[in-house]
Amino acid sequence: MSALRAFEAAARTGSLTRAAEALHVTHGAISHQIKALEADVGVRLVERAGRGIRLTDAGERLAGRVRTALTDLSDAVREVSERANPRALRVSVMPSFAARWLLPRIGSFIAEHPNVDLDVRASVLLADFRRDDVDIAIRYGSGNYPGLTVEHLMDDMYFPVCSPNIAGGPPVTPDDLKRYLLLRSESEFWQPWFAAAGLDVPEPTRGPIFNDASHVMQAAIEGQGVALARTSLIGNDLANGVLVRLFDTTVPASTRYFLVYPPSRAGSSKVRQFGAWIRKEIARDDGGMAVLRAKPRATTGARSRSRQPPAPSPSGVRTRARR
Amino acid sequence: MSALRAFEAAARTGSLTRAAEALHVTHGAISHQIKALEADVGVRLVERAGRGIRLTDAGERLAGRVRTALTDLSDAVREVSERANPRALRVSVMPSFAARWLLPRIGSFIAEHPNVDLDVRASVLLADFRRDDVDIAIRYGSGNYPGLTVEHLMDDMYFPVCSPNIAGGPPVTPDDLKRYLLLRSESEFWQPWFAAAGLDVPEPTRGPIFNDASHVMQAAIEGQGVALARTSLIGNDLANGVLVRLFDTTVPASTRYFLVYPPSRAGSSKVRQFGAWIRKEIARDDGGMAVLRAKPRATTGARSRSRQPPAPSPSGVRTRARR
DNA sequence: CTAATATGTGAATATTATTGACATATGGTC
DNA sequence: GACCATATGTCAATAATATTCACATATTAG
Repeated sequence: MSALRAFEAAARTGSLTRAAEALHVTHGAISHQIKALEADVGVRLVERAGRGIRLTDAGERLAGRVRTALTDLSDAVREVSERANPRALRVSVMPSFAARWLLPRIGSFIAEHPNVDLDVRASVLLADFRRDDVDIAIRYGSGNYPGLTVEHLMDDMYFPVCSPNIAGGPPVTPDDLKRYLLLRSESEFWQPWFAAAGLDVPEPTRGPIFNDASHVMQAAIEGQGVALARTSLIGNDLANGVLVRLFDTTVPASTRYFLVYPPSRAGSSKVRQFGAWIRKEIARDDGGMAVLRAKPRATTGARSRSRQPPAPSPSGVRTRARR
Repeated sequence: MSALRAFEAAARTGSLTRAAEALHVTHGAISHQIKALEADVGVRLVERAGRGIRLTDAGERLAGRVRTALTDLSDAVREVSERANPRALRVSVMPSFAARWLLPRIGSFIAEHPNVDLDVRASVLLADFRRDDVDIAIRYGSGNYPGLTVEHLMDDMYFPVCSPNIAGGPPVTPDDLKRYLLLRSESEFWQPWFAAAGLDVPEPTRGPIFNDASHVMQAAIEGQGVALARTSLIGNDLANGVLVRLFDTTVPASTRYFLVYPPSRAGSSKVRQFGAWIRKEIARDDGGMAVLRAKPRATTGARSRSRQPPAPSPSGVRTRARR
């Protein structure tokens, strides 16, 4: 039974590894399950195709029907769950985005939609709509989420920030950064920004590292060091003066924000209301770029980068004049 | 996920106990699974209704869709498995019926259908078509198999037999039975026959007991004692003279034989071929009653019972003149 | 009332799935 | 063409989950 889930995920993603990610297990689990299913039906369903898998004819035949049935199943459960609490709207979101973007703004949604009981589920793991009881998710990634309706929300820019009260005062030249503690988060790197600013500096390997980008911002606000900020996580910190923007070089993030939900939920009024609200909020922020209007503390000398179509390039870095 | 299976079975059977039987688990397992599912969706799905369960509105809504999806799932798997080995026909039968009815006759099916690879799966447990890879089953029971296509095959009669070479020779009068070892099987009782024969004798509590009715017959053939035979399990033993029929009292069995299969398999040529063959075989045996033409060794004096519509009465015993 | 038949539930147990470590295979890169 | 990065395959060890067992509770028939 769970073998069918594993098989369907593998068929959908075309990869045991990606199927494993989608189901929050290791590729070994998927492999085992598919082997068991194949033994059960007596045919090979997937076969290795170079660096990945390919469905056999039998697998192809099975995959579609299994997907339909599993979707029916999860839709049926979701609908019953929905009826049980028709006011609930479960939103899955990353903890950092929740803390620094969604929660500061969420008041207006709650005020405008008093008939919706919002349930914000912050998790570092991608919600599985087939399994988790989630109505809608905000995801930060490539935008490739098979089987789900995906709406692009906004893009991000990286630029350095620090507290105006940082020990020794904010750096004045990019070169000064070498003398400051550089705050880091997993999976976000300083290198692209260094390169864009014309600095020949390796990726920092010392100093604190956080698995949650919002904690990096919090540490910067506390004056712990210099952070590489994302526009989406800046909030009012520049306007309030609790953070200052350093230099005028910005680097586009290679990942973007998306609103995703199962196609079967597209008609839900709660889902539509939330989507409309979040798009309105983003428009008000100029797609998250409003924060960049704050004047930088100094220039890098290098040409700055900003406001361009999101970077699909592997490096995630492009050069284009700003303003 | 397996919670949905449990819930569907409970909804289908209207009872946790019967659902548990269908899934070959205890009622506790079903209860736990349904509780977990209810916690997940946030509504009660089933509620206790006296001695049994009743679905709530939410449960009712969910049950139908879940059943459909699960059936789709198992059909999809079955079809792929079918294509993998299009010649295979998996028949689930009870071991006793397999040994004493099906196997002696199966040669003609194999001969007439050389393109079918027959796979006889003998098991004391009822096959679960949703889970087990079975095409068709022969069941001995009440005929109430929800969700399955059921065709009545034949009825059974009970009457005593023994080896002509039994120590001391076969009993001459019913009263003589008291001096013989009475062979017993689980869930088959002498009492109804005693009553019909006008004997005031309690159910035997001593002597060997077998969990497989065919073993009772085998023991009788070996001269171990007197058995209460069923017409369906007699085979050629009366004609061959390895067993003799004692007295002329017969008692109809309250259970009957049925051919069952999932509705989705009704169109399968293999299933239709097997069904046609087995009905032909049964007709040739006069619905299993041909063996009764063998003259009994003696009369009981009591009026004998036979050839009547199967007994739905609780006692399983009815009185009606024979011939 | 009692016996018989159900469901409900918690702790112990059995079963099953998953992991982690390593092996094997493929394709792109210098 | 060797190397490295990226996959899948597979084993025994482990973790997670379902199931059982024993007993409690509830209902109905007689």
